[in-house]
Amino acid sequence: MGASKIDGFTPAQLHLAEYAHALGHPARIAILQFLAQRRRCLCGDIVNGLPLSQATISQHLKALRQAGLIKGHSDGPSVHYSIDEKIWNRARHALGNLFLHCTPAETQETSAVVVQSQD
Amino acid sequence: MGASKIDGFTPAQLHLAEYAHALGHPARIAILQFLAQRRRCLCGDIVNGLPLSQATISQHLKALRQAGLIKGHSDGPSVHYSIDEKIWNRARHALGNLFLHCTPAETQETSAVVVQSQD
DNA sequence: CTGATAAATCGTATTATTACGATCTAACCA
DNA sequence: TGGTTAGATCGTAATAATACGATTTATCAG
Repeated sequence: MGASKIDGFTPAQLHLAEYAHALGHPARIAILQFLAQRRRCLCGDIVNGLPLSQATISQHLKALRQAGLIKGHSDGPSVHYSIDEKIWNRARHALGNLFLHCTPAETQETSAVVVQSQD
Repeated sequence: MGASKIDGFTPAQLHLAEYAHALGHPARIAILQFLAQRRRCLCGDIVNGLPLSQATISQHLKALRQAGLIKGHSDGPSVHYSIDEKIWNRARHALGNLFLHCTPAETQETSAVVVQSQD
C-alpha cells in the first residue's frame, strides 16, 4: 500500500520505527550533525550547507520536527533550529534498548551501558 | 522525486541513513526482536508471529537482508534467519557515534561508551 | 515422478517520499 | 506603506514503499 499497518505492534515498536524513520535519510542525518556542530543555527545556514533546495530542506526539517527530534524557535524573520534534547534522549534510549536486546551476548556489555543514563 | 539525492553526502552519512532506514518500520523492528529472542528462527515462525501476510514478511526480510542486518541460511525447504553480527555491530557503532556527536554535553558520557567496543 | 510444504517472486493497487520551482506569509526596515 | 528577507507551504512530477493474492521455485517425502 504505502501506508504501514499500525495495529498489532506495540507503542514501543511504533516509536522506535518512527525515530529510525526520521533518521533514515542522508539529508536528515546531515542536518542533525549540522545542528550538533553549531549547537543552534538558522535554517538558512543549513540550506547553504547542504546540496538541496530551500524547499526540500524545509520539508526535511518538518519531518524531523514531527518526529520530535528538533525544535524551531522564531527570531524575527528567521528560525533557529536545535536538537530537542528530551526526545533526542528518548530516541537514544529506545535505540540503545533495541541494540541491547538484539545484540548477541558476547558484544552486549558496551551497548548495555547506553541505556543506563535515565536523565 | 522519491529517489534520494546521493551526491554531496559522505559514505558515513549514507550508511547511517541506510541502517536507520532499514529500522524505520515497525514490522522490521518486530522481526529483529523476534530473531533476537529465538537467536535463530524459521521464516514461517515470523509469519505466524506477526499480523502480516507471508509475502509482506518476505519483503521486509529482503529489506533487512539488503541492509545487511540479517542473513538467511537454507535448511531444506525452509530458511533460518539470524542477525548478522558483523553488520549489526557496524550499525550499532554508527548510530552510537551519531548520538555521541549530536547529543549535548551533559548527557554524552553514557552514549560515548557505546562506541568503545571495537570487536 | 508426484504431491506437499516453505519461501521467494510477480503483479498490482494504494499511498508515501523526495525534490524543486513558484508562491505565500510573516517580520523587519526605510 | 512599500520593499526586502527568511522560511513555510503549494503544486506537481517522479519514484519508492507497503501490502497482499497469486504464482513460481526449491526441497523433501513417498
